[in-house]
Amino acid sequence: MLKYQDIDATLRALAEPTRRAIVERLSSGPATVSDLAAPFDMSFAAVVQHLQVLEGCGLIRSEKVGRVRTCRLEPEGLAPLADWVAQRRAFMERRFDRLGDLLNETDPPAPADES
Amino acid sequence: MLKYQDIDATLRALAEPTRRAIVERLSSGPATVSDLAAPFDMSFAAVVQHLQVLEGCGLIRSEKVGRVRTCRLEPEGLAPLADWVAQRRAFMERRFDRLGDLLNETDPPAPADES
DNA sequence: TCAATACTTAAGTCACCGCTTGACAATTAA
DNA sequence: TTAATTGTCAAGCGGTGACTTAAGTATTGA
Repeated sequence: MLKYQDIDATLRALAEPTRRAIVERLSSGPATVSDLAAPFDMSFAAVVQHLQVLEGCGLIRSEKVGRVRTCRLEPEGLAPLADWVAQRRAFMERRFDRLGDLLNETDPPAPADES
Repeated sequence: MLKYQDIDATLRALAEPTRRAIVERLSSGPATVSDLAAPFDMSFAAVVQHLQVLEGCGLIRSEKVGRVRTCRLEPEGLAPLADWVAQRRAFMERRFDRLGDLLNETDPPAPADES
């Protein structure tokens, strides 16, 4: 029951159309393994393997009652990825701000873009 | 010069530590190919291939002057991914809201979680 | 002009990943 | 009890992708 959510595993998991489709399906509500497998033109076992990957990186969680396993999204599973993206954009913003400051200063002695 | 930014290519590109490190480096400013290659314990050609992937999915853009190619982040390259993540979270929020509505209604005739 | 720099391109190797099949286990319905 | 449903597990196959080496081009500095 690994709880570690590293962004590497999350991105590798989402970089796969089937798994992304599963996440999209689950974002509108829980579903059983059979439900999730139904739309796909691939073996049941293949879908189960995808679910294991998604659960392994903390994007979903599942619970078995009787012979039926129900999967649902882990609410905070996407947080690390969202944070990473936000941070990249923040860095870029800061850069633009500094560039703006430079351009707004006194007469331009050197219009240097950093090399 | 493909301009299409599909989320599939973006995620595949970012699901690779080296490429993600390059994006992180570039989010604090432009750099030449040599600059970008220097920190990595791998061949120059391998880094160039990574850059081609990043440029191919619209995450970076590059420009060659003389014999030097300078790379920089494409400001809107991460937007589709950010949107996708935001949308998944929005769907989940809506679900919780509806659930809350149900729970806040009159006496519970059926505490049905959707199956 | 010559050599060094900064890439570019192509071909080949290898590991991993997505998928299949097949056998099995556990629960439920008839 | 028997059969059907629902999922689990393991082994193996094939394609893709990350990397290497090697050869080539174009620009720059001495």
